[in-house]
Amino acid sequence: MAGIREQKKAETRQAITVAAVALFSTKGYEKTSIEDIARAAKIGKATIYTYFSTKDEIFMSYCDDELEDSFAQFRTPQFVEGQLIDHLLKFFMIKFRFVTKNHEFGRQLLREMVFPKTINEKVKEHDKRYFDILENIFRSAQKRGELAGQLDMFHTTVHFYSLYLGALAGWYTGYVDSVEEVEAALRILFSQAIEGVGV
Amino acid sequence: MAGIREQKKAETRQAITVAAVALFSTKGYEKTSIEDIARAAKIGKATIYTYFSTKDEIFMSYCDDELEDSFAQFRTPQFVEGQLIDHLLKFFMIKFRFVTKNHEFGRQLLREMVFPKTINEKVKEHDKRYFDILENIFRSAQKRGELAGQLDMFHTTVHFYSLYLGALAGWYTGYVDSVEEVEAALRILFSQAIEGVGV
DNA sequence: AGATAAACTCGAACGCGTTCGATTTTTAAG
DNA sequence: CTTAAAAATCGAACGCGTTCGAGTTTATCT
Repeated sequence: MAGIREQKKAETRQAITVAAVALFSTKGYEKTSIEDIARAAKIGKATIYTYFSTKDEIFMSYCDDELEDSFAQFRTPQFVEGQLIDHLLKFFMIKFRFVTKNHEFGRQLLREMVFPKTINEKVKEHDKRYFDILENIFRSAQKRGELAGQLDMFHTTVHFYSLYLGALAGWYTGYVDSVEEVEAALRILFSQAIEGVGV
Repeated sequence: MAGIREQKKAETRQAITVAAVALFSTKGYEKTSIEDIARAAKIGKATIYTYFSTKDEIFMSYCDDELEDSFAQFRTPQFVEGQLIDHLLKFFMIKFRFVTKNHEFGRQLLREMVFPKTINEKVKEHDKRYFDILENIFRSAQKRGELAGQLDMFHTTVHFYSLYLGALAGWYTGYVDSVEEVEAALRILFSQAIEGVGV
């Protein structure tokens, strides 16, 4: 007889998530109230707190869904063409376009992922997946002889990821306001990283 | 006769700021309520909204004070000694130590400065001041022959600033948890930027 | 000085995220 | 099938940021 509760629980959780995704996508995070979600999920307002402990947590669950979609774009192995810098730009611009597709969504997500309230394993795991993809890009560049054979892989991924962060910061602080500018800036920064700014 | 109102207004604004600084410093941002601030400033709760339109705005005013202090550390011209990388580390580690002095304060401030709700001239201005200091560091490195004479100064500052952002992200996401590790990581990243990761 | 407009003040009320507590449903043991 | 513990539900209430609106103070004009 074990399972009646678990099944219901899974269903209710799903109902909340579905309702939240729909509402966040149409009305946005801030304008969606917990009551809205509860109504759409056909449960009481307080019941939501059996499943999620804060509104932020519901948002992060929503993000998981969205981010999963964004990973799908990298699942098919990228046809290797062009130089390292082209691969990197392709990779980061997909990420960039995705996360800034909706201004508010991206801002909220980035705040939570870059400066989270508490250290969050889910965020780390997510980053790790992206770092793995990056590492593959670097390895294929090594094979082509564009990068040294011995390379501090970790710090190299961190390096380019940081430049990407800088581009996002530029976007959200209003230094750049078109996707083309972002790509142009990233191209310069990446080329600096590859060639070095020293003499 | 002009001035009675303006004078009072300035006094009240000052009283709010003073009260807020004291409370934020001791209780922290989230645990300080608008009512707390109003009580300490001896005005009504709603009156605060004549002077600031959100609680965030009061926080930013608090930050201005704090940041002004942090600039003071750079006002005395740094005695030029060591290589470019040493200067950069010195500069960014001061910033880092300052902003992470209080975990919550730093997180809140960075969220607002890197991913602000709306484009914010004050943030831009503040960044500009730091960029100017950075530019001086680069110029003196040029004079010493560590950097090429023609250099995309803007993107170079953005580059190192991005690496600094990456270090902050690593701190707040829990990748690194000691100041020493941060400094070591930054040293590696900076050296990559100067020498390049390409062959 | 008096009148009118503009700005300031603040208690009351609102909206919303979150918690409480009483009630109901499910589980597990005898 | 009882029965007692555990978990889930949800309306009511709380805390806090923000807004309203009515009353008060200051500035401007004649």
